[in-house]
Amino acid sequence: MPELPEVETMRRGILPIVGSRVRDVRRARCAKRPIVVVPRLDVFRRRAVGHSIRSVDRSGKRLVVRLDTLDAIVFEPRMTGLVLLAAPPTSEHLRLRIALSGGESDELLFWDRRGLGSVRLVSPGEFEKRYGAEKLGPDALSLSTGELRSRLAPSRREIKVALLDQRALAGVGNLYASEILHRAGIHPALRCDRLRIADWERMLAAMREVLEAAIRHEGSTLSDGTYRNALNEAGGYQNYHRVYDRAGQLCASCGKGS
DNA sequence: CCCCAGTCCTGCGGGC
DNA sequence: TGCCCGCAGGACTGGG
Repeated sequence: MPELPEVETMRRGILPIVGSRVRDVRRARCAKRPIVVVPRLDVFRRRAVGHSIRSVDRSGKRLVVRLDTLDAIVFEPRMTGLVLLAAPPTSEHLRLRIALSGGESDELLFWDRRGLGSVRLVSPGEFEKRYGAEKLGPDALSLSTGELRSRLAPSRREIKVALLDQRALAGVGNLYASEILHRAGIHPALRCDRLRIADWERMLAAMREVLEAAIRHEGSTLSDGTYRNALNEAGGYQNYHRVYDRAGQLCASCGKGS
């Protein structure tokens, strides 16, 4: 479930690790089934240990920790993954520990209840191949109306489905697609090629507003409570949802029940 | 190009 | 009370 605002919140939360050095990388003993870690841990360790962290970036829904070697550690949270500097929600689903030295935090953790996420150490060439412009569209926060329209408008797909296509634009998932379309007043089942220019303009404005507000409130922690920031604190944007995870509640627009 | 079904996985809640 | 099953939906794969 972590989408752009949640991953951006994680990114900001772990910024203090910039300048630290990777001391060790190991799987957590508690995890029942291992998550995907590529390359094999001994190779991963050999390439990362002793190197310092140059930057922490976000690429769509992935968190990218770049090393001074230009290799990058890419965290992919998928549905339930968290990148943490503090103690995780449970020790049971802790998956990977990256020990650090030379900064305020001595450990970066990857926790994932469902275990669908992954952690990869990639060279610049591999990064381009896996996460480059061929695989990932422009970031949803830096997209222009013209770009959005030229990428989606020719399609016959439903607009909601198209917004989830990471090759068209990066960072939007099911939750924020629903909120964005509701705010823009566009029916999710409307075909892309039926939208008018004014619709694309309203949609882009709604996208910015929703994503920026969600970042301000540090993401959405749904009723299942899974999502937390880097310090294991819940987000607040769920209180501002107008449609997602609100079944059975009063309408946020008109105050009526369903 | 686009679409769909299946895959991974855990926890939760509905139904009986 | 307990068990089964469907669902959650992100990324990916294979087939139409």
